[in-house]
Amino acid sequence: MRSGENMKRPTQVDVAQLAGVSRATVSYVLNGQADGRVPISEETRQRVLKAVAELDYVPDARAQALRSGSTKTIGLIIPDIHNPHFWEVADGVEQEASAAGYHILLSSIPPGKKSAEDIFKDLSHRRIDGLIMVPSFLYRSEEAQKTLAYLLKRRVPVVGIMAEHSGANYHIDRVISDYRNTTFEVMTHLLSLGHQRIGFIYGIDVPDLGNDRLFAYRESLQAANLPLDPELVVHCGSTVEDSYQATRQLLGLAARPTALLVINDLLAIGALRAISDLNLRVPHDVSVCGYDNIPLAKYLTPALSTASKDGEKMGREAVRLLLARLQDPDQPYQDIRLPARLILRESTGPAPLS
Amino acid sequence: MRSGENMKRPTQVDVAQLAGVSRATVSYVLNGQADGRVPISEETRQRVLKAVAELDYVPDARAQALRSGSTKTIGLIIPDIHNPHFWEVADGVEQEASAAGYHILLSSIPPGKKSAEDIFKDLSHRRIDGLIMVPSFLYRSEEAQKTLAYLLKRRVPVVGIMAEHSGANYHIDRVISDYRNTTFEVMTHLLSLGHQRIGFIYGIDVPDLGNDRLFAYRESLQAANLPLDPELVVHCGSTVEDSYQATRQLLGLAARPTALLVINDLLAIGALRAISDLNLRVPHDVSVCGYDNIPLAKYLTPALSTASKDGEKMGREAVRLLLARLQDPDQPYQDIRLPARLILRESTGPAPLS
DNA sequence: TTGTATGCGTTATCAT
DNA sequence: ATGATAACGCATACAA
Repeated sequence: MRSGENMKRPTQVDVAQLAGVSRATVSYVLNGQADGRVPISEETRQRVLKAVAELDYVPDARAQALRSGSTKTIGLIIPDIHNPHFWEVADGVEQEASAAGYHILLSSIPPGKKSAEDIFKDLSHRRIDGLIMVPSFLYRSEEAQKTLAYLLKRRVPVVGIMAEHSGANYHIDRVISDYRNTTFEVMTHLLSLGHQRIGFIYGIDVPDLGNDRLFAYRESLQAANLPLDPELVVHCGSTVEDSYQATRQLLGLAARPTALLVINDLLAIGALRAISDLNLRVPHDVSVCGYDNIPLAKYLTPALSTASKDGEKMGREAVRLLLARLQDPDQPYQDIRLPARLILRESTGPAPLS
Repeated sequence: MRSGENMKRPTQVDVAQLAGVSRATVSYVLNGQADGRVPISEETRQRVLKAVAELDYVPDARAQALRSGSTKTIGLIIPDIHNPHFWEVADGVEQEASAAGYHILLSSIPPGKKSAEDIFKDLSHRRIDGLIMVPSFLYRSEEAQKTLAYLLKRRVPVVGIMAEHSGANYHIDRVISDYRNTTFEVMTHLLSLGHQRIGFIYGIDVPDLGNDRLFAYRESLQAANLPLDPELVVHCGSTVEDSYQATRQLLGLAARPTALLVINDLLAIGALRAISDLNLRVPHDVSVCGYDNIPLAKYLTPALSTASKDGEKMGREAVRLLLARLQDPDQPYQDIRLPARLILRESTGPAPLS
């Protein structure tokens, strides 16, 4: 341990030699396998531990994984690293996984960058033990579907975190949560306040991903016998600037909406700014409601009404499902449903019309 | 390739057999090593490739890494995953690294959670080829310093992304950038506008990490012959709520400040809200300036003045330094300095006093 | 141009 | 209670 210019990393052999035992003994001591069947004298045990400390020996995960067959690693794929909602999911996944001794390999699918296929290939290359994904990107990409099928064929356990009615029904475990109900709630609230023209800023890269919200929005209007004016739904990209521009466009309509649903809180911030730049006030002239309840939402001025999923819990549940399947690959596939809830704040305060 | 109930993953051997060649040939074809010294007939080459596709063969990264000695993986440690500024750094690192065929292992040091030592141990365990870190957490933790020393002893290349005067001077390559100059600039601006009492919300978990800003703030006041009122510097935690409370406290002073520097944009949002809740207006009653230029800053109402580092570029430069050292471990250590710039927006608009 | 042999650091199955 | 020894899947020097 003194000095160490260009010291080669110590291996089990070095430890064994220093401790005066065999490699197997070192392995037994380190893996606590001893208690089960192969007993090790306490004195030997201490000698080994001392040698480990002496050499700063750290086992090589590559060799362990190669030999044991398990990398103790879980892949996690999220659609957009810039959306705080997905950090929460990632946080939950990380906590639960590391509690069980697993590591996380996080990938996001940025709009233009790495393709989903590349990511799958890479995860396959690294021999992850299992995969958790928010599979929004699967809707469009045949390549991705193929590569996913490949993982499934190799019996890599996969857990999806997704909305209820998200089309494709793979044989995977799922954590299900969407904003359908909260959308009905907020629409009911707005309609009861007297809003007649309610806009929708639909800024999302994978079109179908917001259908839970969009469909509920439409159904609410129909149920209230209000017209479905296509002008009121503006599709745009997923950046704040996109929603800023979309909102300016929407509020430029001859008959401008008096309330706005925005696909997520991040984009709602752009909407708020656009409204302000048009010299309109929230909620006096236009009410606004977002989705996700990002931590910032309550600190905005005005505070943003929104809907909230418990992202962390979604992540934790996903890991739980994965670990269960890792233990018993043949158990029946499970769905876990998690509710979302509406949080009304200043931005949908007392309505402009009533 | 048809079906595949519980199919064992194909190995090089399977590919070799299907293609009717030896394992070495498969390896040569896949690694393109052929061109250099060992030529392979085009026909053989095609047979191998066909077999690979047929079997959906994906090489095992664990075995490759074990054999080759390189994991093609770079560790990246950032202090706080919730601060958008560090995503930008991570983005830059990711881009440049993946262009060079390297993967990223991202860890953040969350306040209470994983210790720095655990993270170092883990990275050591996984045998990363190199490490890039924003080493704020090193200031306090002796454990972390020890483990870092361990990596250095093992000759794992380390690149630090840090402020100029950040104490410890390891033998590592560094990307250096701080907010010292921009702080002088904004202070000059505010003082010239007539501000006399300028507050500082210092919300940061590792106290020294904001010294670039705090010291420049103090020096500016001294240079202007203004008193250094300790009441005007409020230390608090690193959450938005913390800065919200800290700002309320600061503005509750008998002689309240007319301008506020906030340690980063995230916390500036809490400050803006606190000001608004006290029925004061920005910038009419209180001017506010943050740091980092998060993408949201310009969409806030009022738009937030801030300072900006090019986080992405910092990340890219860090990777460049790392790759250079990977190629030649003995070259002299380098520092790369990157400037920050001040961005004035509405929140420091025309001053209240002049 | 291709095949053979060896070792990377582990874990696990045997005999001692 | 411990010490050899055989895989794990791959890369590569060397022989054919």
